[in-house]
Amino acid sequence: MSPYADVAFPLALTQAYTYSLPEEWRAAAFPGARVRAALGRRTVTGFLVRVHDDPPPAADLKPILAILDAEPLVPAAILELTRRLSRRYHSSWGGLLRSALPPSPGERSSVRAGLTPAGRAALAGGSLSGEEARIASLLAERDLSPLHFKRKTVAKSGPAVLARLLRKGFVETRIVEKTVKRRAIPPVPANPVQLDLDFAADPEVEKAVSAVAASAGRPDIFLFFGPGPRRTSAYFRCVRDVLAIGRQALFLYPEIGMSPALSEAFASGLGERAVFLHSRLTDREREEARRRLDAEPAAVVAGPRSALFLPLPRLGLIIVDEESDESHLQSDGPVFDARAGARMRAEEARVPLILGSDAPTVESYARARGEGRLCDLSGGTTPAAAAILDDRREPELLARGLLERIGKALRAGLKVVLFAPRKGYASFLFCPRCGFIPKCPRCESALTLYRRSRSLVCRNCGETAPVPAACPRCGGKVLEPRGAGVEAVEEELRRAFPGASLAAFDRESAPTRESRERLLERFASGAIDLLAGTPLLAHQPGVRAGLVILLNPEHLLAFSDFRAGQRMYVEIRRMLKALDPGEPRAEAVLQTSLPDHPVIRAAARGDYGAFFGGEIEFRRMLGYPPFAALAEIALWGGDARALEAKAEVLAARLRAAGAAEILGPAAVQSKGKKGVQLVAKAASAGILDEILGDALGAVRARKTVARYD
DNA sequence: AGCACGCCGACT
DNA sequence: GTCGGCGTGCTC
Repeated sequence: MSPYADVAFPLALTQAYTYSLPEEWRAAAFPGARVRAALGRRTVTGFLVRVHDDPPPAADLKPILAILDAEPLVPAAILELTRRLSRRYHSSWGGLLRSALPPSPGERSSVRAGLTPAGRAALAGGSLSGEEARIASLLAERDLSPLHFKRKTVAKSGPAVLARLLRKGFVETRIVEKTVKRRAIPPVPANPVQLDLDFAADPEVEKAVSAVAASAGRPDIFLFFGPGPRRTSAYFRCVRDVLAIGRQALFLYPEIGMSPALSEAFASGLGERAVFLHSRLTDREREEARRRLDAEPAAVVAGPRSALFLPLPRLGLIIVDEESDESHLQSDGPVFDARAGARMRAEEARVPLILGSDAPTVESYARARGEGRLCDLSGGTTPAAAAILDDRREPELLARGLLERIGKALRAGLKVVLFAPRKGYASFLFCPRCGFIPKCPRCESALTLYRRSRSLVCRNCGETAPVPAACPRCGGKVLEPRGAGVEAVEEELRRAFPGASLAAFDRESAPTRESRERLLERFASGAIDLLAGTPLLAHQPGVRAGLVILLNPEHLLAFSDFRAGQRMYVEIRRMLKALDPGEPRAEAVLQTSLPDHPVIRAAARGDYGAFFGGEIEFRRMLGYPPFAALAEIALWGGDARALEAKAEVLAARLRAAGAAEILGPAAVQSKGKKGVQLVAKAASAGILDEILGDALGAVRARKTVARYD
């Protein structure tokens, strides 16, 4: 019995495939093991996800060739979680399963081509032909991956010539074990935190903690709404309660920097029972963390979104902090959203889920309030506020009032942070004579001017072009820069404050994590007193200044998206976190040409209630989440015509399957690739799941799915 | 992701 | 005339 096995491969395949299970493997077959099986012409390692005797989908099945594990690598709960996630996002089930495992040494190796001694001699002796010699001299410097020659870096014939050199014995392939360079974790600043004492008697925190405790064994979703320190205190107490009854807690935080105060609190309050995962751990440390989890009957494990897949057999509580942070969504590799995953895991394990934020998503806030699980932890604290400065009558990039405040702050010895809305010098060039705007030849979007590197760069595909000396269309002498970026801001500041020590913070001036950290250290130490950055700066933890300036955040509204208002609210509140809480003279200024916009006004005051009131009304009127479940489906690949046709087919299928409403198709771009996007709405997430399941299989194209409900 | 099958330009 | 480029489609 049980003669069939379903296998999910870590490839761009959404479904699992059915194989026959030969007699000799039946005893050893169980879900969660890795297996070898033929797929097309090759043999691939996949995950056995189900053993059954249902009627097979095809007459002649291929057999399972081998079972690689003697015990399940992936527990049943994680199989189910990854299955549901892959279904929701139409991403690879096997791909999600692979991301549930620690990276194995085998997957860290890569193939390189290198010159043999004979090859070296041939190169030196000049007996190689032109192309052969070119490739051989490249390899003489260092080993290169065969893929390197497939790309356009060398001539088109690269792979063929490489194959010839290989046959002649001048080149050999070598397996290289990848060693990933890791740096030491920056030490946590030793501020003694006394969380437990600070808020011990606080009735709000008390109420939240006991509400969660009362939900033990039920997958209730709470929203802890309030400032970081109070949330931290409440989390800590909830976690301690869960550990006290011998169960585990899972704490998910956004990719960039968990607050030092929180890790300190967990570490000092729980010692060995607090396990931290983050991107800088070595494989060895990762293994060590897993061993500790196996050994500790009750522990809290804190990590970014991939920690969602850790096996935690005694799970008692899940927390997702900064729940409106989009880095909970994984977009490279198999797509999944850790917030949706946390909801599924909480349901599956029947444990409460706490979402936390001081600027939560409209959906979460509405749901928590509707279910009576909104825990308001604001505790009479006043949020940081920014003064609004109208720039509609200002001729210059930086309003005069702004320059005055910066000057005053610098004279008073305060540090200043300025958030510019975009990268580069100008978002496009403009010919005042004929209206010409230089566009990217590949994707038609306007090219950004970078003055420092004196080039035009496409924001979509990275294509570069030289800056034209005159208008290529009408010969006009000047092309005007429009849409000021951080380089222009930096230039203005340098002119206005020649004595100040000033730095720009963007991907160009600080390309690596190391250089970014160095720059921030110099700012923190006072070596730099004026820092101008792109939104990238708002995503660095621990930036503190006495004067914080938000320059024209309204550009975030340019995206036609039902979440544009929410994104702007979250982004403004995030930038205002740079206000130094220990500086009594600290202030913030928001320069905008939309001084009366309700979201800008609410965000500047930190008045979430006002923001939510307006936003929920807009969502209700137009039938957006939380009043409907919504999917954005993008199709990729092929020419515009074919894509358009496929989108029409998909739209028809979605309609036939019962979608309440379909918007689009609309053209979309990502990383220089063109695609089309459809938006489908349905009454609930469950109904939308069914509709997508019916409709998506019918369309042959690369798809990406985003979901909101 | 591979790997195959399918149609248009430079070569033994 | 073919060799071979990569565009699209399939893998139980």
